[in-house]
Amino acid sequence: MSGGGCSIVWFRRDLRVEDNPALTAAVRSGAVIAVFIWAPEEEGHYNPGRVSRWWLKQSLIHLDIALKSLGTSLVTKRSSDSVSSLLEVIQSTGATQLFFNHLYDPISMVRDHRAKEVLTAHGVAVRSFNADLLYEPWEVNDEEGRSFTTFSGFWDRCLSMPYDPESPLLPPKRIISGDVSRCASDTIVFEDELEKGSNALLARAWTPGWSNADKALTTFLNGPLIEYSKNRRKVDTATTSFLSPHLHFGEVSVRKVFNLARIKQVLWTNEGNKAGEESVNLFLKSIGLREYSRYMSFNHPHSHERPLLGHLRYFPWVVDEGYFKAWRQGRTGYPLVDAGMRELWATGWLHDRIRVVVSSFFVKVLQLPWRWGMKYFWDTLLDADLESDALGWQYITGTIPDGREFDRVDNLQFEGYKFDPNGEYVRRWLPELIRLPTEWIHHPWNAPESVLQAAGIELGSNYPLPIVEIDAAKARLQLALSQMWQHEAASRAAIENGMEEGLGDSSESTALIAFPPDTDMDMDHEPIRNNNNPTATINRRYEDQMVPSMTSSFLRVEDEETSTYVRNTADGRGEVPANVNVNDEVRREPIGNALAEFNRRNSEDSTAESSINGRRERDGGVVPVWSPSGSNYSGDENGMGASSSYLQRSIHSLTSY
DNA sequence: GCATTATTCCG
DNA sequence: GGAATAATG
Repeated sequence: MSGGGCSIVWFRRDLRVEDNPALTAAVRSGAVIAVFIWAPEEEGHYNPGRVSRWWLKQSLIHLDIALKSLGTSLVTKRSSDSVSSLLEVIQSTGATQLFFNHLYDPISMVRDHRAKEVLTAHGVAVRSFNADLLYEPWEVNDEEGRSFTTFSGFWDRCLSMPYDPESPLLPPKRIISGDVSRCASDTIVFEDELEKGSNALLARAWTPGWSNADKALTTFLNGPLIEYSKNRRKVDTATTSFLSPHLHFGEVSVRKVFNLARIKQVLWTNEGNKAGEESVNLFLKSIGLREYSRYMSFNHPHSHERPLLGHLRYFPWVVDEGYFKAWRQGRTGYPLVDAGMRELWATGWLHDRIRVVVSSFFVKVLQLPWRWGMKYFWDTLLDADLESDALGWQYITGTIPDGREFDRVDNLQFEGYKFDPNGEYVRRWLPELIRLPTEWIHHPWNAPESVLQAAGIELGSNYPLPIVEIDAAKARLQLALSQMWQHEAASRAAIENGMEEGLGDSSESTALIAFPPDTDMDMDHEPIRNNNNPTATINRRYEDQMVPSMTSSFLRVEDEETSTYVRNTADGRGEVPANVNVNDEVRREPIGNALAEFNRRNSEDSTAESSINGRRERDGGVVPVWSPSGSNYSGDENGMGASSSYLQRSIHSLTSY
């Protein structure tokens, strides 16, 4: 105990008492004050959507109940600045220590770094912990100590680390409560009146909170897990774990999930149950993808807004709010897509397969900017998770080295019969097609007029014709891709000629594609006009669909609407902030500073020592941070230089070693 | 031994 | 783009 002062545990997305290292450490050091700060404005574009807020509200109630049973309760604060609120809590309680668990999205890394600096300056001892991952991002490296650029490399390494993930911690037996008599909780409003009706429906299908997370885990381990492999293709039945929202809010520890699944696996392996063994591998792989999303976010803090492969910056996205609206409303004329989008809207959830279907369609058929789709997912998914969603969309868009090929357009009709062979899924979500025979359910545009009539369907009226023909979309995609490569080559050539900017003063090169004004769910369902004319004028935009990033708005570097793409420096790379120490000796924070790390990685001739090898101190001391170190951050990688070296490196690693 | 053709997997 | 699995005739 330090001088009688108590400790603050700052809860964020770790809303549990079991296997919560920050809580455990605080309890060990004496009296505890548990705090949750609601500061959505801090998160810019990515403040939680309606369904996420609905979940969070209840998750906090469950956490509070658990804390009360242990001897304290949760202090809630409404704030526009988390760090200031922490200071207030410290001042009103006399706390001398702050404990929290790591987060890896860029906003959190910046904020948490600042919290640590500010509070330390105020004489508060700050310690942070890994509660969200099997291994911290800086622990997982290849033989040369470099971070991985593909998932399979990363995950193989995770599964063969020289040491196991930490074993889950038991919940504290009892918590001594700090004095909060002069630290009143704020009432937090998580939903407005208009949202209550929609939210009421969510409660039918979902029960947030740590105890329900544990129940969901148990149910899954004892039920669907063993057939997880076999049922992968079924989108219509309860064969998934349904853990994603629980995991997002940290209601259950991923290490607990991992350990329990492994125990099952050993059991089934010993029984010679190959399918069971394989099922666990597949399930753990999806846990691994979640891990990898944090890894990617940590190593590439811009991955929620910029393609990791630089040439994708030059893809001419179709900027068409009509398409976007049709997709959101489930009125594209492709039943599998439309069913998925209606389910998402109605329930806040989609089977992973359907996420792939609707997002591929979004990017490859409609060729809308992927970040629009990601933002819509963010606003509507119960398990909205910036890191996972960024990884998912970059995978689908093919902007990471191991992503899907961009020019591969899946056959929706085929996928429909594969994932939904009897059309039950489509009929459930598209009542207008309920009488359409299975033979036509995934391609009503081919159905004979008599069949449509008998089913009460009038295409173009009560159900749309395809908004874009697949063949036209493929042709359009090829054209767009060749334009992309031309732009990329022109830009590269210009840079080699020493020009400051590859594309001269083309206004395109600084154009931004902002989020459409109404990316939230909209309630009107007016029919969308079909546009099947492939020669119709398409409004395309070059450049990545850059919008003011949440980090830049957070840092107030640039104004929302007028911010411009920062130009390359002469060597084609972004500027490295001058005052970032890449090689300083402060290796107590091995990640040190992820931005410095990021720039270092992207510096082609870097000789800096790669990130820290071997086993590190597991907790305390280490904070994943992304510190812009002042205002000169805007020049950091701007796609081109950074990403092309990323591409080169990944090719290099594929071909040379 | 049986057909036809190339490489790897589907997050 | 589609499905399982590998070399090759």
